[in-house]
Amino acid sequence: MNEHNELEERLLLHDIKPTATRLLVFKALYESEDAMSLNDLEDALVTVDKSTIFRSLSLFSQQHLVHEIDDGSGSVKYEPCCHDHNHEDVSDNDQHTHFFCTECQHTYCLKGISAPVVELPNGFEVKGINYVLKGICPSCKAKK
Amino acid sequence: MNEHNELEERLLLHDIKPTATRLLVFKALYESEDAMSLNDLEDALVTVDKSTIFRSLSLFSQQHLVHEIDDGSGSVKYEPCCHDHNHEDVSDNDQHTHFFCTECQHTYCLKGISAPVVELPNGFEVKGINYVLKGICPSCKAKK
DNA sequence: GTTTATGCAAATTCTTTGCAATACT
DNA sequence: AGTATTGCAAAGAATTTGCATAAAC
Repeated sequence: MNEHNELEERLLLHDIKPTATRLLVFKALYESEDAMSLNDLEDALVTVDKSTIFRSLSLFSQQHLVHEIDDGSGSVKYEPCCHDHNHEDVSDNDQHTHFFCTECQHTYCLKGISAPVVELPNGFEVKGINYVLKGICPSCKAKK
Repeated sequence: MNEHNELEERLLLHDIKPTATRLLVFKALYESEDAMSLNDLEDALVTVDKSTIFRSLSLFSQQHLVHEIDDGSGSVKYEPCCHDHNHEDVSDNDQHTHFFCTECQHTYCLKGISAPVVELPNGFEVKGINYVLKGICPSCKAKK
């Protein structure tokens, strides 16, 4: 299966009609090493309008094809979910640790390190985790 | 020591001149059960201008008197730090778990549950944690 | 032909800054 | 007098929506 079909398949699995534009948006996210903001995507996809990207991302997020990360940078970032099912169980180890460098404003996806889940009091139903460590990244530390 | 003096003392410990306005802002945060956004504080303190609240919060944050929480609600929330020293070491157990209810948009501070810290690769220097679990709170769950 | 998706423009919301006036030392 | 703080206004940035056109089914 070529890449295009693979991406299309992912969208279909999440009940999203794979339009050309949506595939472009998802492809950009999928091929990016890091999570991307709406602005990042707008810069990467000059042919697609920002509102369309926004609506695609909202749909993806709602269908659990991507998840949102609040890294404290002031803009939400998006990243493909790792699994191929569209329920919202947090136990699927989908969410990993992120590191936001306060110097260079770069958000690192530490895909090997899954986000920890703490025990909550009864009655809280957890559906997602936002786990972001902030500080200085190795690269910025070396410059000082 | 009465409460006013106690609050004043906290500001002084963090090298912040305790003006009347700053004490009002910190008092509101201090007495609130939950973290508050700039808008929450503006509503609570009708006599104080939003920009002044903002500048107070920025100063508090910089001096580690309060910390910021990105709960994914779209606006940053603020909460007093638990300790009385102004360095930025994450190991002081200052940061606790937060829970954001996607139904009622309320952010719960789970003060008894400290935010977990994962091991990072060498070179990453962690100075803060943002750990927010998202889902449905007990109250909203009961309503369904 | 009806529904769905997209682009353009503009509205909203949240955050931040410039500057003049006020208060403090 | 000189510095620091505050309020008012407005700018900037990120997100979201209304509506007309275009595409898909």
